[in-house]
Amino acid sequence: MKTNSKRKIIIVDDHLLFSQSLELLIKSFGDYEVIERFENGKVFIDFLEENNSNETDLVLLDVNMPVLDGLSTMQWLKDNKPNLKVIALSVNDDEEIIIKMITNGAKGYLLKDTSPEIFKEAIECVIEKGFYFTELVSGMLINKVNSDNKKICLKEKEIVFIKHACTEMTYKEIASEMCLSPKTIDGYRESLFDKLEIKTRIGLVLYAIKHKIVFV
Amino acid sequence: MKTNSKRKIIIVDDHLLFSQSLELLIKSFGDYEVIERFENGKVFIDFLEENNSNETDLVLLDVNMPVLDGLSTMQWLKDNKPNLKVIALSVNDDEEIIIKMITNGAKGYLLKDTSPEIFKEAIECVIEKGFYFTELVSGMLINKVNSDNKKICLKEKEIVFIKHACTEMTYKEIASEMCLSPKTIDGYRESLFDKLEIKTRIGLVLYAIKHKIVFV
DNA sequence: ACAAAAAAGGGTATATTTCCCCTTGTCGAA
DNA sequence: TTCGACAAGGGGAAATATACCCTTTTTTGT
Repeated sequence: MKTNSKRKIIIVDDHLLFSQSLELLIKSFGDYEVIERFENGKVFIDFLEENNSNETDLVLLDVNMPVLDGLSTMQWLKDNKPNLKVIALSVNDDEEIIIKMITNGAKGYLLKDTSPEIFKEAIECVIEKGFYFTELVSGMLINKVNSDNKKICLKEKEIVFIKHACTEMTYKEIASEMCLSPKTIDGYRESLFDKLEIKTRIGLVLYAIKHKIVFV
Repeated sequence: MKTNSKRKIIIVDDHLLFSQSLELLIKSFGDYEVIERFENGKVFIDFLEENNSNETDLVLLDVNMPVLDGLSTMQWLKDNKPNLKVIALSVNDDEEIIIKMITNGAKGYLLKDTSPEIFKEAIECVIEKGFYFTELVSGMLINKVNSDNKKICLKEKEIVFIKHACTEMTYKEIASEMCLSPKTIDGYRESLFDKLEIKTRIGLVLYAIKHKIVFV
Protein backbone atom coordinates (compact mmCIF):
# COMPACT_ATOMS: atom_id res chain seq x y z
CA MET A 1 0.00 0.00 0.00
CA LYS A 2 1.69 3.08 -1.27
CA THR A 3 -0.67 5.86 -0.17
CA ASN A 4 1.45 6.84 2.82
CA SER A 5 4.39 7.73 0.67
CA LYS A 6 2.63 10.83 -0.57
CA ARG A 7 3.84 14.21 0.66
CA LYS A 8 1.48 15.75 3.17
CA ILE A 9 0.35 19.33 2.72
CA ILE A 10 -1.75 21.69 4.83
CA ILE A 11 -3.57 24.66 3.28
CA VAL A 12 -4.41 27.75 5.34
CA ASP A 13 -6.59 30.18 3.39
CA ASP A 14 -9.84 31.95 4.14
CA HIS A 15 -11.04 31.76 0.55
CA LEU A 16 -12.82 28.46 0.65
CA LEU A 17 -13.35 28.46 -3.07
CA PHE A 18 -9.62 28.80 -3.52
CA SER A 19 -8.43 26.38 -0.90
CA GLN A 20 -10.82 23.66 -1.88
CA SER A 21 -9.99 24.10 -5.55
CA LEU A 22 -6.30 24.22 -4.79
CA GLU A 23 -6.59 20.90 -3.02
CA LEU A 24 -7.86 19.38 -6.27
CA LEU A 25 -5.00 20.93 -8.19
CA ILE A 26 -2.46 19.56 -5.76
CA LYS A 27 -4.03 16.12 -5.86
CA SER A 28 -3.78 16.25 -9.63
CA PHE A 29 -0.01 16.57 -9.34
CA GLY A 30 -0.03 13.00 -8.05
CA ASP A 31 2.68 12.98 -5.40
CA TYR A 32 0.87 15.04 -2.81
CA GLU A 33 -2.14 14.93 -0.58
CA VAL A 34 -3.83 17.70 1.38
CA ILE A 35 -4.26 16.44 4.90
CA GLU A 36 -5.92 19.51 6.40
CA ARG A 37 -7.41 22.84 5.41
CA PHE A 38 -7.94 25.81 7.74
CA GLU A 39 -9.59 29.12 7.12
CA ASN A 40 -7.38 31.32 9.22
CA GLY A 41 -4.22 31.31 11.30
CA LYS A 42 -6.10 30.95 14.56
CA VAL A 43 -7.72 27.61 13.80
CA PHE A 44 -4.48 26.40 12.24
CA ILE A 45 -2.52 27.20 15.39
CA ASP A 46 -5.25 25.63 17.52
CA PHE A 47 -4.77 22.49 15.49
CA LEU A 48 -0.99 22.53 15.87
CA GLU A 49 -1.34 22.87 19.63
CA GLU A 50 -3.52 19.79 19.79
CA ASN A 51 -1.68 17.64 17.25
CA ASN A 52 1.93 17.17 16.42
CA SER A 53 3.03 18.28 13.01
CA ASN A 54 5.84 15.86 12.38
CA GLU A 55 4.25 14.28 9.39
CA THR A 56 3.44 17.55 7.65
CA ASP A 57 5.75 18.15 4.72
CA LEU A 58 4.55 21.60 3.72
CA VAL A 59 2.17 24.37 4.70
CA LEU A 60 0.64 26.71 2.13
CA LEU A 61 -0.13 29.87 4.08
CA ASP A 62 -2.26 32.72 2.79
CA VAL A 63 -1.11 36.17 3.89
CA ASN A 64 -4.37 38.08 3.96
CA MET A 65 -6.78 36.40 6.31
CA PRO A 66 -9.29 37.50 8.91
CA VAL A 67 -8.93 36.72 12.63
CA LEU A 68 -5.21 35.90 12.47
CA ASP A 69 -3.33 36.80 9.33
CA GLY A 70 -0.43 35.10 7.64
CA LEU A 71 2.20 37.35 9.15
CA SER A 72 1.11 36.79 12.74
CA THR A 73 0.76 33.11 12.07
CA MET A 74 4.27 33.02 10.62
CA GLN A 75 5.60 34.72 13.73
CA TRP A 76 3.98 32.11 15.91
CA LEU A 77 5.37 29.32 13.73
CA LYS A 78 8.86 30.78 13.98
CA ASP A 79 8.75 30.48 17.76
CA ASN A 80 6.81 27.26 18.05
CA LYS A 81 7.25 25.15 14.95
CA PRO A 82 10.46 26.37 13.36
CA ASN A 83 10.91 23.17 11.38
CA LEU A 84 7.62 23.40 9.55
CA LYS A 85 8.19 24.33 5.93
CA VAL A 86 5.95 27.12 4.77
CA ILE A 87 5.25 28.69 1.40
CA ALA A 88 3.41 31.99 1.68
CA LEU A 89 0.69 32.68 -0.85
CA SER A 90 -0.60 36.16 -1.53
CA VAL A 91 -2.15 38.41 -4.10
CA ASN A 92 -0.04 41.37 -3.16
CA ASP A 93 3.61 42.03 -3.77
CA ASP A 94 4.07 44.50 -0.94
CA GLU A 95 7.80 44.45 -0.29
CA GLU A 96 7.44 44.98 3.43
CA ILE A 97 5.16 41.98 3.91
CA ILE A 98 7.27 39.73 1.72
CA ILE A 99 10.43 40.57 3.61
CA LYS A 100 8.73 40.03 6.94
CA MET A 101 7.35 36.65 5.90
CA ILE A 102 10.77 35.53 4.72
CA THR A 103 12.59 36.78 7.80
CA ASN A 104 10.03 34.97 9.92
CA GLY A 105 10.97 31.75 8.24
CA ALA A 106 8.81 31.32 5.15
CA LYS A 107 10.68 29.14 2.67
CA GLY A 108 8.99 30.66 -0.35
CA TYR A 109 6.60 33.41 -1.37
CA LEU A 110 4.30 32.95 -4.34
CA LEU A 111 1.80 35.32 -5.86
CA LYS A 112 -1.57 33.82 -6.62
CA ASP A 113 -1.19 34.60 -10.29
CA THR A 114 1.63 32.10 -10.46
CA SER A 115 1.12 29.38 -13.04
CA PRO A 116 0.36 25.89 -11.75
CA GLU A 117 3.62 24.69 -13.30
CA ILE A 118 5.72 27.13 -11.28
CA PHE A 119 3.59 26.33 -8.28
CA LYS A 120 4.35 22.63 -8.60
CA GLU A 121 8.02 23.39 -9.06
CA ALA A 122 8.02 25.55 -5.94
CA ILE A 123 6.39 22.86 -3.85
CA GLU A 124 8.90 20.27 -5.01
CA CYS A 125 11.77 22.64 -4.51
CA VAL A 126 10.83 23.61 -0.97
CA ILE A 127 10.26 20.02 0.09
CA GLU A 128 13.51 18.79 -1.51
CA LYS A 129 15.92 21.69 -1.26
CA GLY A 130 14.32 23.68 1.53
CA PHE A 131 13.51 26.92 -0.24
CA TYR A 132 12.20 28.50 -3.43
CA PHE A 133 12.49 32.16 -4.30
CA THR A 134 11.15 33.77 -7.42
CA GLU A 135 13.12 36.54 -9.04
CA LEU A 136 10.72 39.06 -7.58
CA VAL A 137 11.48 37.92 -4.07
CA SER A 138 15.23 37.52 -4.53
CA GLY A 139 15.31 41.01 -5.96
CA MET A 140 13.62 42.38 -2.89
CA LEU A 141 15.95 40.55 -0.55
CA ILE A 142 18.99 41.99 -2.29
CA ASN A 143 17.36 45.39 -2.28
CA LYS A 144 16.75 45.06 1.42
CA VAL A 145 20.21 44.10 2.61
CA ASN A 146 21.55 47.05 0.67
CA SER A 147 19.47 49.58 2.54
CA ASP A 148 18.49 48.16 5.87
CA ASN A 149 20.44 50.51 8.07
CA LYS A 150 17.86 53.16 8.86
CA LYS A 151 14.69 51.61 10.15
CA ILE A 152 12.05 53.93 11.40
CA CYS A 153 10.51 53.03 14.71
CA LEU A 154 7.51 54.85 16.05
CA LYS A 155 6.63 55.11 19.71
CA GLU A 156 3.18 54.30 20.99
CA LYS A 157 2.25 57.93 21.65
CA GLU A 158 3.40 58.89 18.19
CA ILE A 159 1.16 56.27 16.65
CA VAL A 160 -1.80 57.54 18.62
CA PHE A 161 -0.99 61.05 17.47
CA ILE A 162 -0.70 59.96 13.85
CA LYS A 163 -4.08 58.30 14.01
CA HIS A 164 -5.61 61.51 15.28
CA ALA A 165 -3.74 63.52 12.68
CA CYS A 166 -5.57 61.46 10.07
CA THR A 167 -8.87 63.05 11.02
CA GLU A 168 -10.25 66.54 10.62
CA MET A 169 -9.30 67.45 14.20
CA THR A 170 -6.94 70.38 14.65
CA TYR A 171 -3.74 69.86 16.57
CA LYS A 172 -5.32 71.74 19.46
CA GLU A 173 -8.21 69.31 19.52
CA ILE A 174 -5.84 66.37 19.26
CA ALA A 175 -3.90 67.73 22.24
CA SER A 176 -6.96 67.91 24.42
CA GLU A 177 -8.10 64.50 23.20
CA MET A 178 -4.75 63.04 24.24
CA CYS A 179 -4.63 65.09 27.44
CA LEU A 180 -1.40 66.81 26.46
CA SER A 181 -0.37 70.39 25.82
CA PRO A 182 -0.66 71.61 22.24
CA LYS A 183 3.04 72.26 22.48
CA THR A 184 3.77 68.62 23.18
CA ILE A 185 1.72 67.69 20.17
CA ASP A 186 3.73 70.22 18.22
CA GLY A 187 6.83 68.41 19.41
CA TYR A 188 5.52 65.04 18.21
CA ARG A 189 4.64 66.60 14.91
CA GLU A 190 8.03 68.15 14.42
CA SER A 191 10.00 65.07 15.31
CA LEU A 192 7.81 62.94 13.04
CA PHE A 193 8.20 65.35 10.13
CA ASP A 194 11.91 65.07 10.66
CA LYS A 195 11.96 61.31 11.07
CA LEU A 196 9.67 60.58 8.14
CA GLU A 197 11.17 63.23 5.88
CA ILE A 198 7.90 64.99 5.29
CA LYS A 199 6.94 68.64 5.42
CA THR A 200 3.20 68.81 5.95
CA ARG A 201 0.36 67.09 7.74
CA ILE A 202 -0.80 65.83 4.37
CA GLY A 203 2.48 63.95 4.07
CA LEU A 204 1.86 62.44 7.48
CA VAL A 205 -1.59 61.24 6.44
CA LEU A 206 -0.23 59.68 3.25
CA TYR A 207 2.54 57.99 5.22
CA ALA A 208 0.07 56.63 7.76
CA ILE A 209 -2.15 55.15 5.10
CA LYS A 210 0.71 53.72 3.08
CA HIS A 211 2.14 52.04 6.14
CA LYS A 212 -1.23 50.86 7.36
CA ILE A 213 -1.18 52.83 10.58
CA VAL A 214 -4.67 53.94 9.72
CA PHE A 215 -7.21 52.34 7.42
CA VAL A 216 -9.50 54.00 4.97
CA MET B 1 -22.54 10.62 -26.56
CA LYS B 2 -23.56 12.82 -23.69
CA THR B 3 -20.57 15.16 -23.30
CA ASN B 4 -22.20 17.98 -25.19
CA SER B 5 -25.02 18.20 -22.72
CA LYS B 6 -22.68 19.68 -20.13
CA ARG B 7 -23.08 23.35 -19.26
CA LYS B 8 -20.27 25.46 -20.67
CA ILE B 9 -18.43 27.86 -18.41
CA ILE B 10 -15.75 30.48 -19.02
CA ILE B 11 -13.45 31.67 -16.23
CA VAL B 12 -11.83 35.11 -16.32
CA ASP B 13 -9.33 35.56 -13.50
CA ASP B 14 -5.73 36.69 -13.37
CA HIS B 15 -4.83 34.35 -10.54
CA LEU B 16 -3.79 31.35 -12.54
CA LEU B 17 -3.52 29.22 -9.47
CA PHE B 18 -7.12 30.04 -8.66
CA SER B 19 -8.62 29.77 -12.10
CA GLN B 20 -6.94 26.50 -12.90
CA SER B 21 -7.92 25.05 -9.53
CA LEU B 22 -11.43 26.35 -9.88
CA GLU B 23 -11.73 24.55 -13.18
CA LEU B 24 -11.04 21.29 -11.37
CA LEU B 25 -13.61 22.12 -8.72
CA ILE B 26 -16.23 22.88 -11.36
CA LYS B 27 -15.42 19.69 -13.23
CA SER B 28 -15.90 17.78 -9.99
CA PHE B 29 -19.49 19.01 -9.85
CA GLY B 30 -20.13 16.83 -12.87
CA ASP B 31 -22.58 18.83 -14.92
CA TYR B 32 -20.22 21.52 -16.08
CA GLU B 33 -17.17 21.99 -18.19
CA VAL B 34 -14.81 24.93 -18.42
CA ILE B 35 -14.41 25.71 -22.09
CA GLU B 36 -12.06 28.69 -21.79
CA ARG B 37 -9.96 30.51 -19.23
CA PHE B 38 -8.64 34.07 -19.62
CA GLU B 39 -6.37 36.08 -17.39
CA ASN B 40 -7.93 39.48 -17.81
CA GLY B 41 -10.88 41.27 -19.36
CA LYS B 42 -8.91 42.36 -22.41
CA VAL B 43 -8.10 38.88 -23.69
CA PHE B 44 -11.61 37.75 -22.83
CA ILE B 45 -13.15 40.52 -24.93
CA ASP B 46 -10.69 39.83 -27.73
CA PHE B 47 -11.96 36.28 -27.69
CA LEU B 48 -15.61 37.32 -27.77
CA GLU B 49 -14.95 39.57 -30.74
CA GLU B 50 -13.47 36.69 -32.68
CA ASN B 51 -15.89 33.97 -31.62
CA ASN B 52 -19.57 33.90 -30.94
CA SER B 53 -20.62 33.18 -27.41
CA ASN B 54 -23.92 31.48 -28.03
CA GLU B 55 -22.89 28.23 -26.49
CA THR B 56 -21.51 29.77 -23.32
CA ASP B 57 -23.83 29.15 -20.39
CA LEU B 58 -21.99 31.15 -17.76
CA VAL B 59 -19.02 33.43 -17.21
CA LEU B 60 -17.19 33.61 -13.88
CA LEU B 61 -15.65 37.05 -13.84
CA ASP B 62 -13.06 38.21 -11.35
CA VAL B 63 -13.36 41.86 -10.31
CA ASN B 64 -9.76 42.76 -9.54
CA MET B 65 -7.62 42.15 -12.57
CA PRO B 66 -4.77 43.91 -14.30
CA VAL B 67 -5.05 45.37 -17.82
CA LEU B 68 -8.85 45.43 -17.91
CA ASP B 69 -10.70 44.86 -14.66
CA GLY B 70 -14.01 43.20 -13.99
CA LEU B 71 -16.00 46.39 -13.88
CA SER B 72 -14.81 47.66 -17.25
CA THR B 73 -15.30 44.21 -18.71
CA MET B 74 -18.84 44.12 -17.32
CA GLN B 75 -19.56 47.48 -18.91
CA TRP B 76 -18.40 46.18 -22.27
CA LEU B 77 -20.49 43.04 -21.87
CA LYS B 78 -23.56 45.12 -21.06
CA ASP B 79 -23.25 46.90 -24.40
CA ASN B 80 -22.05 44.02 -26.52
CA LYS B 81 -23.13 40.71 -25.04
CA PRO B 82 -26.10 41.52 -22.83
CA ASN B 83 -27.36 37.95 -22.90
CA LEU B 84 -24.22 36.44 -21.48
CA LYS B 85 -24.81 35.35 -17.89
CA VAL B 86 -22.11 36.50 -15.54
CA ILE B 87 -21.31 35.79 -11.91
CA ALA B 88 -18.80 38.24 -10.46
CA LEU B 89 -16.17 36.85 -8.13
CA SER B 90 -14.21 39.01 -5.76
CA VAL B 91 -12.38 39.11 -2.49
CA ASN B 92 -13.76 42.48 -1.53
CA ASP B 93 -17.20 43.45 -0.44
CA ASP B 94 -16.96 47.10 -1.42
CA GLU B 95 -20.54 48.23 -1.76
CA GLU B 96 -19.84 50.61 -4.60
CA ILE B 97 -18.23 47.95 -6.78
CA ILE B 98 -20.90 45.38 -6.05
CA ILE B 99 -23.69 47.76 -6.97
CA LYS B 100 -21.92 48.77 -10.16
CA MET B 101 -21.36 45.17 -11.20
CA ILE B 102 -25.01 44.34 -10.61
CA THR B 103 -26.31 47.42 -12.40
CA ASN B 104 -24.07 46.55 -15.31
CA GLY B 105 -25.78 43.23 -15.60
CA ALA B 106 -23.96 40.73 -13.38
CA LYS B 107 -26.42 38.02 -12.39
CA GLY B 108 -24.66 37.25 -9.14
CA TYR B 109 -21.80 38.41 -6.94
CA LEU B 110 -19.86 35.94 -4.85
CA LEU B 111 -17.01 36.50 -2.43
CA LYS B 112 -14.11 34.15 -2.83
CA ASP B 113 -14.54 32.87 0.70
CA THR B 114 -17.84 31.36 -0.34
CA SER B 115 -18.09 27.64 0.30
CA PRO B 116 -18.00 25.35 -2.73
CA GLU B 117 -21.54 24.23 -1.87
CA ILE B 118 -22.94 27.76 -2.11
CA PHE B 119 -20.84 28.28 -5.19
CA LYS B 120 -22.39 25.28 -6.89
CA GLU B 121 -25.84 26.42 -5.87
CA ALA B 122 -25.17 29.87 -7.30
CA ILE B 123 -24.02 28.47 -10.62
CA GLU B 124 -27.08 26.26 -10.91
CA CYS B 125 -29.36 29.06 -9.85
CA VAL B 126 -27.98 31.58 -12.35
CA ILE B 127 -28.13 29.12 -15.22
CA GLU B 128 -31.66 27.94 -14.35
CA LYS B 129 -33.37 30.97 -12.85
CA GLY B 130 -31.22 33.75 -14.20
CA PHE B 131 -29.86 35.26 -10.99
CA TYR B 132 -28.45 34.51 -7.54
CA PHE B 133 -28.00 37.06 -4.80
CA THR B 134 -26.57 36.39 -1.40
CA GLU B 135 -27.99 38.17 1.60
CA LEU B 136 -25.02 40.51 1.59
CA VAL B 137 -25.78 41.65 -1.93
CA SER B 138 -29.54 41.89 -1.51
CA GLY B 139 -28.98 43.95 1.60
CA MET B 140 -26.83 46.37 -0.34
CA LEU B 141 -29.36 46.65 -3.14
CA ILE B 142 -32.11 47.53 -0.70
CA ASN B 143 -29.79 49.92 1.04
CA LYS B 144 -29.01 51.56 -2.26
CA VAL B 145 -32.49 52.19 -3.55
CA ASN B 146 -33.30 53.76 -0.21
CA SER B 147 -30.60 56.39 -0.47
CA ASP B 148 -29.74 56.94 -4.07
CA ASN B 149 -30.91 60.51 -4.41
CA LYS B 150 -27.82 62.53 -3.69
CA LYS B 151 -25.01 61.34 -5.86
CA ILE B 152 -21.86 63.36 -5.82
CA CYS B 153 -20.37 64.10 -9.19
CA LEU B 154 -16.94 65.62 -9.54
CA LYS B 155 -15.81 67.61 -12.51
CA GLU B 156 -12.56 66.86 -14.29
CA LYS B 157 -10.77 69.94 -12.94
CA GLU B 158 -11.89 69.13 -9.45
CA ILE B 159 -10.42 65.66 -9.73
CA VAL B 160 -7.11 67.08 -10.90
CA PHE B 161 -7.17 69.48 -7.99
CA ILE B 162 -7.94 66.71 -5.52
CA LYS B 163 -5.02 64.67 -6.80
CA HIS B 164 -2.71 67.61 -6.24
CA ALA B 165 -4.22 68.25 -2.83
CA CYS B 166 -3.08 64.77 -1.87
CA THR B 167 0.55 65.81 -2.04
CA GLU B 168 2.67 68.13 0.06
CA MET B 169 2.19 71.00 -2.40
CA THR B 170 0.63 74.19 -1.05
CA TYR B 171 -2.48 75.51 -2.73
CA LYS B 172 -0.34 78.22 -4.29
CA GLU B 173 1.91 75.62 -5.85
CA ILE B 174 -1.09 73.64 -7.02
CA ALA B 175 -2.49 76.77 -8.66
CA SER B 176 0.66 77.41 -10.63
CA GLU B 177 0.90 73.73 -11.50
CA MET B 178 -2.63 73.85 -12.89
CA CYS B 179 -2.11 77.27 -14.48
CA LEU B 180 -4.91 78.86 -12.50
CA SER B 181 -5.17 81.66 -10.01
CA PRO B 182 -4.78 80.67 -6.38
CA LYS B 183 -8.21 82.16 -5.98
CA THR B 184 -9.73 79.73 -8.42
CA ILE B 185 -8.13 76.90 -6.53
CA ASP B 186 -9.63 78.36 -3.42
CA GLY B 187 -12.99 78.23 -5.13
CA TYR B 188 -12.55 74.56 -6.00
CA ARG B 189 -11.53 73.85 -2.46
CA GLU B 190 -14.49 75.61 -0.95
CA SER B 191 -17.07 74.02 -3.20
CA LEU B 192 -15.56 70.60 -2.61
CA PHE B 193 -15.57 71.06 1.16
CA ASP B 194 -19.20 71.93 0.83
CA LYS B 195 -20.10 69.13 -1.55
CA LEU B 196 -18.21 66.42 0.33
CA GLU B 197 -19.22 67.65 3.75
CA ILE B 198 -15.68 68.02 4.98
CA LYS B 199 -13.94 70.83 6.79
CA THR B 200 -10.21 70.43 6.14
CA ARG B 201 -7.74 69.40 3.51
CA ILE B 202 -7.11 66.28 5.58
CA GLY B 203 -10.72 65.32 5.05
CA LEU B 204 -10.25 65.81 1.33
CA VAL B 205 -7.24 63.50 1.30
CA LEU B 206 -9.12 60.82 3.21
CA TYR B 207 -12.08 61.15 0.85
CA ALA B 208 -9.84 60.87 -2.19
CA ILE B 209 -8.18 57.73 -0.93
CA LYS B 210 -11.41 56.12 0.19
CA HIS B 211 -12.98 56.75 -3.18
CA LYS B 212 -9.90 55.71 -5.08
CA ILE B 213 -9.31 59.07 -6.71
CA VAL B 214 -5.71 58.71 -5.62
CA PHE B 215 -3.75 55.62 -4.77
CA VAL B 216 -1.27 55.10 -1.97
C1' DA C 1 22.35 62.01 41.31
C1' DC C 2 22.68 62.79 36.61
C1' DA C 3 21.90 62.51 31.78
C1' DA C 4 18.38 61.72 28.62
C1' DA C 5 13.78 61.85 27.35
C1' DA C 6 9.26 63.74 27.53
C1' DA C 7 6.36 67.64 28.08
C1' DA C 8 5.49 72.49 27.64
C1' DG C 9 6.16 77.25 26.44
C1' DG C 10 7.26 81.76 23.48
C1' DG C 11 7.46 83.79 19.26
C1' DT C 12 6.91 84.20 14.29
C1' DA C 13 6.16 83.33 9.46
C1' DT C 14 3.27 80.93 6.33
C1' DA C 15 -0.70 78.28 4.97
C1' DT C 16 -5.36 77.37 5.29
C1' DT C 17 -10.03 78.41 5.94
C1' DT C 18 -13.93 81.34 5.66
C1' DC C 19 -17.10 84.96 3.85
C1' DC C 20 -18.80 88.08 0.54
C1' DC C 21 -18.36 90.35 -3.99
C1' DC C 22 -16.94 90.97 -9.01
C1' DT C 23 -16.33 89.82 -14.00
C1' DT C 24 -16.99 87.12 -18.12
C1' DG C 25 -19.02 83.82 -21.19
C1' DT C 26 -22.62 80.51 -22.43
C1' DC C 27 -27.02 79.02 -23.26
C1' DG C 28 -31.85 78.56 -23.20
C1' DA C 29 -36.33 80.90 -22.74
C1' DA C 30 -39.22 84.97 -23.50
C1' DT D 1 -32.73 89.55 -29.94
C1' DT D 2 -32.49 90.41 -25.31
C1' DC D 3 -32.89 89.01 -20.76
C1' DG D 4 -31.82 86.27 -16.92
C1' DA D 5 -29.84 82.29 -14.82
C1' DC D 6 -25.71 79.88 -14.08
C1' DA D 7 -21.08 78.30 -14.11
C1' DA D 8 -16.09 79.24 -14.17
C1' DG D 9 -12.52 82.17 -12.80
C1' DG D 10 -10.79 85.73 -9.91
C1' DG D 11 -10.35 89.28 -5.70
C1' DG D 12 -9.99 91.45 -0.56
C1' DA D 13 -9.49 90.77 3.96
C1' DA D 14 -9.78 88.53 8.48
C1' DA D 15 -9.60 84.60 11.49
C1' DT D 16 -7.41 80.15 12.37
C1' DA D 17 -4.30 76.51 11.79
C1' DT D 18 0.34 74.91 10.63
C1' DA D 19 5.15 74.79 10.59
C1' DC D 20 9.56 75.95 12.49
C1' DC D 21 12.76 78.11 15.73
C1' DC D 22 14.82 77.78 20.35
C1' DT D 23 14.34 77.52 25.59
C1' DT D 24 12.69 75.72 30.08
C1' DT D 25 10.62 72.52 33.23
C1' DT D 26 9.40 67.59 34.52
C1' DT D 27 9.96 62.79 34.40
C1' DT D 28 12.53 58.78 34.06
C1' DG D 29 15.91 55.23 33.89
C1' DT D 30 20.15 53.54 35.85
